[in-house]
Amino acid sequence: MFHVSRFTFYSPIINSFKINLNKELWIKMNNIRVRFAPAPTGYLHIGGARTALFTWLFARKNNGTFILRIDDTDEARSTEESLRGILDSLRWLGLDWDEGPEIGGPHAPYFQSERTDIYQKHIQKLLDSGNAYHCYCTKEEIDAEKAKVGPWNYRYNGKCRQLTEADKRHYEAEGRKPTVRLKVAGDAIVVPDLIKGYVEFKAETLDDFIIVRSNGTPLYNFTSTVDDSLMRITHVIRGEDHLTNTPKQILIYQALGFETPKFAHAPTVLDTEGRKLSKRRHGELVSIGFYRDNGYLPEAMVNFLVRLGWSYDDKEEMFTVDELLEKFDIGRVGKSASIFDIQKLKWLNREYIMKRDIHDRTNLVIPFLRKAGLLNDDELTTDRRVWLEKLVEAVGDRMTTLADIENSSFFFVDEIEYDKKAVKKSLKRDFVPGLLRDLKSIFAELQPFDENTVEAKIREYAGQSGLGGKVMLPIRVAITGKSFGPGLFESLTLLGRDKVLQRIDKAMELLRPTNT
RNA sequence: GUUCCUAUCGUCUAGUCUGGCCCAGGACACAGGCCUUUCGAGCCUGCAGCGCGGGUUCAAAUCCCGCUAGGAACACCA
Repeated sequence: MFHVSRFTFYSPIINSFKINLNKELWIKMNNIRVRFAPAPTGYLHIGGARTALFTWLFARKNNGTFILRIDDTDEARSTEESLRGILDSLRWLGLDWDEGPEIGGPHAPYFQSERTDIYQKHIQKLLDSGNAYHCYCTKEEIDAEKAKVGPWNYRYNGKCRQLTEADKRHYEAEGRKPTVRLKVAGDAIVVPDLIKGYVEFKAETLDDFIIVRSNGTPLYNFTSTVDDSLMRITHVIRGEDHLTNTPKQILIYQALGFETPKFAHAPTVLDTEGRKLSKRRHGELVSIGFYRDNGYLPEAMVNFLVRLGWSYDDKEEMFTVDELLEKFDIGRVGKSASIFDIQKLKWLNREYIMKRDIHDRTNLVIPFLRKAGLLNDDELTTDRRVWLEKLVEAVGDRMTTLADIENSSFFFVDEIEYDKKAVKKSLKRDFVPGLLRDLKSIFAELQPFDENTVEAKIREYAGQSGLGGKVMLPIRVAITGKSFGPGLFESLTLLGRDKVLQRIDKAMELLRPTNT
């Protein structure tokens, strides 16, 4: 059996000996609490959804608590609509939260915009303990410094660390509004990470960074740290882009006297060109809602997302949520970025569509038929429903997405369009006009017009006429307009005698010499 | 620039910690074939990968060193 859990860590900075630690110890705790903390500035995208899924699975698998927190400190960009979209997408994926919006919880409020007094209190605490200080340097002064040494080489020199009361009064009198900076000290910071192992950062690369703006509002690194502590988060699971942020946050935990949680930084999700998935570049193609609206099943999406970076072994790759609850292990999430390739999603989606029974599948397909204008509400009589189920059954596995039901539009409409290629290839043949003529009279008389009788009759005709299997494709094209689709005999009976006769007429019309 | 992360088929990945069972396994995609009344289905076959260079070892995808390439962060964004 496989074990990722043992990690050897060799730190040249802290110590010159090896530390062995069993990752399993990191998750063997009683009250596991994890959170997903989106900013409501857009829809839930593929990468965020995967992080949420990993987090949720980690919680559920370990009997923990899954918290949803809304990081909406950026008032300008946060919208109510985004929030709703994100919650809907999470629900659609089946990721339910134990604490958070709409349900509250013991650590409410779960919106950062409503927690300002809490942040205020903790800033004061840092100021009082001397772990943070007011900095009166203006943005302009700092920018000037940066310009001198180059933006990349600049590090704040701690100039305001030792300000006297008189200095402060002087600056205040000038009308300067101070920022708050954290006093950074120490040699090295080690991030314990369930996915990456131990990651060590040199503290000397950090300067006294700002935790509160001059307008008094706290910054992300600070709010997120305070909330994660107060909400008793034991494992911070998030995207890899936050990894280099983590040492700063660890410094804040320490300054505040809070225990630092364990971390798990999930690798980035890239597009097929190897670029990071972004709203700007990819638009709705990276939003979860897009896939819901285009006929993907949540179980397919979940399966797809979880396999982006995580694997169970070398053979199994289809997992129901129940199986994931048993098999998911965050330690088996890979370290390298993965590429979002829709082919696999499509394959999974088809597999999962086929797993639904006909009744279910019919229900799933109905909204797409309505959207395509193929079905009206008042049309859904019992008879029609029975017919629909037969149709869905006949379509079978010919759907990659639920929206593919639209390929069967010829069953619904009165006037079909003929596919040019199909007509050319299958209808414009010498024997077809005669075939259609014969068929017309056969079908007109046939009793009953059901699958067995139709099939028997066609086969009989195929044999007698000497045409054999050649008759099949022309019939198909004549009555559906296409060269592919559900079984021919099913299609004929699903269509019904009237429509079939009507379309044979239409096809014959099409084949008149004047029309060629 | 500095710090940090990463590197197995086109893609998702197994294998790496515990070297030999791996001249690297599976899946998706792709190509070909078969079957079938059509088909995007099914069955079969094929294609294709350990980034590079050193070292250690009887033996390296696996351990060590170096390089290269990609990514992230370095904000009074989150």
